[in-house]
Amino acid sequence: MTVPSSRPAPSVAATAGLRVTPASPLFLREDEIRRGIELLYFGYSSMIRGADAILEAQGLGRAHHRALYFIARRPGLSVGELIGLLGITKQSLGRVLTDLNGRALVEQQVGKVDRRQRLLNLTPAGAALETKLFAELERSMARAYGEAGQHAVTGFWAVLMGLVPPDGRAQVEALQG
Amino acid sequence: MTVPSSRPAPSVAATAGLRVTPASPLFLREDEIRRGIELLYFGYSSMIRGADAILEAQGLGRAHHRALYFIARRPGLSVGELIGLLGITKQSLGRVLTDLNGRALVEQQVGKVDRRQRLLNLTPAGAALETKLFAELERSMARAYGEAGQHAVTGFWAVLMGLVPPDGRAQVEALQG
DNA sequence: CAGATATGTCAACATGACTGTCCCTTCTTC
DNA sequence: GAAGAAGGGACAGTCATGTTGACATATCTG
Repeated sequence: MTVPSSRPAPSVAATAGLRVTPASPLFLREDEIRRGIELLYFGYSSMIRGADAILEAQGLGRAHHRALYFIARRPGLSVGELIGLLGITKQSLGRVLTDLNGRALVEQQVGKVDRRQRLLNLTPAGAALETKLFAELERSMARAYGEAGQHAVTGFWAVLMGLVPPDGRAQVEALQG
Repeated sequence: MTVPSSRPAPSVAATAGLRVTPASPLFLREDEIRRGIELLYFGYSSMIRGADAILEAQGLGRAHHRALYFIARRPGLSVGELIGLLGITKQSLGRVLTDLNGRALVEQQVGKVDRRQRLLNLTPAGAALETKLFAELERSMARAYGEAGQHAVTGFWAVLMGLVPPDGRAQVEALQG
């Protein structure tokens, strides 16, 4: 049932080189579910590990990276919105933001429409650091995209979006475009 | 450039419903890289969150889950092999294995070919718990597979394998089949 | 036999999450 | 305008899980 990866089924040949065993028609069997779980675990781990050296050199951790990433992605977002994206408590985020503020990587300004809000933006130094960190993730992701090909990328997105519960998908989409 | 998800491009229609914006020919642009990063983050988080309630009811954490998962996947693997899969130190794993041993979820037996090794297996209770935990992951992954379709799953695997550095791919493959 | 390897253990420490509580400011509603 | 809700900050304590470093024991290999 398992097709050796050295002889991929022609029917599922993609745009670029496809080195993985294609999903079988019985792709909901336990083995193929476990394959997805494992690849997701190792793929995710591999991607984020790339930025660890840069973070360590700055004395920061992955929690700081996640905050920097989303502030770069959505400049001017509020503290509450960032809490929602990260799925952590305000106390946990508070420590991270205190660090980033103290290092002048992030700055906060009072919201114009709602003065209770603190809108988050990167300073030039913060933007420079985020650019370096992003370059590491990009290197990993671009290689994977390039090896797998355009059609594979669409499938990659589709399955991942399917993993997100329906009531959380709008938030993910809103981040983009 | 962005095709509304309500009207997917026919050229990339997959086996089943495809609700995501397909990757464009310029799929290495920053926006499409960031889309992958974000979907990987939210997809991974969503999948593993499903088992948290079961774990909490047992007084266990995600570290215990990962150990149970791999022992279930490769019964009789050695401590050193498990350390390699998890990418943690023996001290970190030691605490986890002590817990799992104390709760009679895992048992260790001396290796037959190499008596220095401690080969890990689940007890019946451990296997029952792992089955419950796996069912949660499976529920999430099977839904995502089903919504995205067989071809998307192949692409999902291909991109994730591409994220793993080449020298780590054999280990991932060895886990399967 | 000597050295390498597999594993276990103790101790100290760092990160990043959590709960709970109290506070201040600002917006919304009656 | 007063009352309550909401956004945010801060302090304290705890927990889960990772890290280094050091040392011990048993076993394998040359």
